[in-house]
Amino acid sequence: MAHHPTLKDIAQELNISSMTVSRALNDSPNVDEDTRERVIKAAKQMGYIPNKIAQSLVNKRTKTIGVVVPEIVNTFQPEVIRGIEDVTYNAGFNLLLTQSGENSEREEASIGTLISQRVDGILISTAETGQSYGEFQRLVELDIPFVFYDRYIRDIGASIVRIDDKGFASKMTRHLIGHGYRRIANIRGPKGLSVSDDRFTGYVDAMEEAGLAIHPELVAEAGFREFGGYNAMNNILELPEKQWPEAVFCVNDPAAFGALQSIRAHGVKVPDDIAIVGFSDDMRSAVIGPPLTTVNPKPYEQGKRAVQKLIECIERHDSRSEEIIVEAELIVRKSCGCI
Amino acid sequence: MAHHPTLKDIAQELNISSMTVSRALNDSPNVDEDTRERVIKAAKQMGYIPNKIAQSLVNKRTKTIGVVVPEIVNTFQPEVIRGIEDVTYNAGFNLLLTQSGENSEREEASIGTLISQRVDGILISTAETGQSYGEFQRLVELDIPFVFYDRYIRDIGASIVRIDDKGFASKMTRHLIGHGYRRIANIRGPKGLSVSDDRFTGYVDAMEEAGLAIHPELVAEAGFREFGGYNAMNNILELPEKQWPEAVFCVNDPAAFGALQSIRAHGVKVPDDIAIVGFSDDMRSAVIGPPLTTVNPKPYEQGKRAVQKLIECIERHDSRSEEIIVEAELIVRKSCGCI
DNA sequence: TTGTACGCGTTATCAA
DNA sequence: TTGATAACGCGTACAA
Repeated sequence: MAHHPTLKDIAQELNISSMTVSRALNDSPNVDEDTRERVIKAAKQMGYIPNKIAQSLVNKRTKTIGVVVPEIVNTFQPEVIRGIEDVTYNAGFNLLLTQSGENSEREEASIGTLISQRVDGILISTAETGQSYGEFQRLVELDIPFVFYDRYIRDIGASIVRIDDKGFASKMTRHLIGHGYRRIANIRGPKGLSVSDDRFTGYVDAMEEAGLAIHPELVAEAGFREFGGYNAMNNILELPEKQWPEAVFCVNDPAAFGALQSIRAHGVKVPDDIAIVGFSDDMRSAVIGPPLTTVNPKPYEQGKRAVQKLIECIERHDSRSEEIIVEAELIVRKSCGCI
Repeated sequence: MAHHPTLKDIAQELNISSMTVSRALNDSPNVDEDTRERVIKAAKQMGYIPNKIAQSLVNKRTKTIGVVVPEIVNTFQPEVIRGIEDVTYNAGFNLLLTQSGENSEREEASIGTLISQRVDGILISTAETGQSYGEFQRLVELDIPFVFYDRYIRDIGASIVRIDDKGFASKMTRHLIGHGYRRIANIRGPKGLSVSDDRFTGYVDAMEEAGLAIHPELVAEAGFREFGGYNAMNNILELPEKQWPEAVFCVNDPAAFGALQSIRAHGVKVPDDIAIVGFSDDMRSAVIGPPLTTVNPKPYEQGKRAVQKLIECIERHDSRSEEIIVEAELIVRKSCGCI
């Protein structure tokens, strides 16, 4: 780093004190207009750039928000980040980005780093494996505001921004039931993870409400990726054909793509023989053949709302926790055979 | 923010000086083993978390890298960021993320912010509009290392990580020519932007090399988005049918999707009547109908290489600039009618 | 209106 | 091996 001129440098140049320079540059009231002009001119001419690090140290706030993202893949997380960045930019906050890699150890490390960097607050969507309650407790004890988005842990005192996963999973299931499907399989996400459990519960609720049986052999646990859906569907299709489902509800779109691939490999037609629906509205879903019926979880909106809530907590030093439900949207396409 | 214990707090607790605490915690050689243990124990018990802000102030390095991304959309940029983050995580650097929103004013603001935050270096892919040479000159003058990836400005002394856009555009064009296409249209990107100009030049070179005419009415300028490609293609299809191209080479995949939509709207068959190819290997390209022939620009790899080069500059204080060409890959799918 | 003294939390340097 | 002092760049509090 080259030598950045400091307040002191400007002060010496003008034979005044650095405090006057500081005041002049910060629009403080009690500064002679003449002095202010001279200072501003000198600052510009010398290429003065305020040192935010020094400011942070003395102000005890960094104007920086830390984000812990499971992984920057697919459609969801990038859109969330975009939403977050748009808000932080306008609010004058900076964004420190970390990935947990769906791994609770790295998640812990990320949180540690962010604390060390003294971020003013943290946005987090939990990692897939092993919930590390400990780190979150630590944030609470340290009184560092944080907000969950999408994937959360409840009853920890932090605000949560999410969609109504359970409700929309029910809605989707009812949509299938309403069109005459009875044997509905569920390729669910990993157990113990909020979104995943919620979506499963929503499916179960709707099935029971309709008086339909949930066949254990038609419920398979997969991850959030293509291969998980592929394997799960393969297992289902190894059942005797008469036990095959009429429709499959997948935890998210990538899993649905995998399932689709498996179904095709078995020479079965979608949606004629088996209907399939996803959840997450991946970029590919609208253009894949057949276009996938899904739920759009409004990632940009979630990011926006989460960071707005966080900034509110930071500015007002108000840690009142809240659960914000972003309105999702059921998107009916051809894969469910209903249009 | 709650009260974080400081070195001083630990020192007082143990009746020693804060320097000894600092040394003990930083594995300095000259510390009594007994003392070290007591310090470490106390630090742990008191929940000491080093203040990176204070460290940065005195060390004059933040261990932070700033990134200026045009916009976090589509497939490319998120993958780049993922590559960057994987490397910075392992190298112990932090990531300060900003978006320019394809807008040179916001790009300037981003760079200003990053300088103010005293990042150790910057990664940047230039915004679409109005090249702001000034800000980059400023970085050079301030001796702040920075590396361009994907979109760059040449001869400014910064390293560049990119693919061989021109070469691969030529390769793609030759691929089309090799399969008998003669009237090849080009839906090009905005003028004055490196990747866009390079890809156009590659197309021109290949056409001339093959002795084929470039018909001005078949060269249209579009942006990088769907609607640009859509409009450009609409214009082309308003020509008398005998002037229609046999194949269309688009600056990137989203533009190709737009073009595809326009072609379909005109009831024309792809690739039978008109072949179409893109560039960027968007997530959707493999699953769209027909699957799009394209070039994979290896975004993850570009991010990785760019940040590795940057960290090298930072650590060795070696500002030798370099041009790193990441090997791209031509991906032939059905939209070009060659398979 | 301007200046002085001091502190933010840490490390470098030199002395003990 | 340990400690005292100063410094990083800035802002708060008070004095002039």
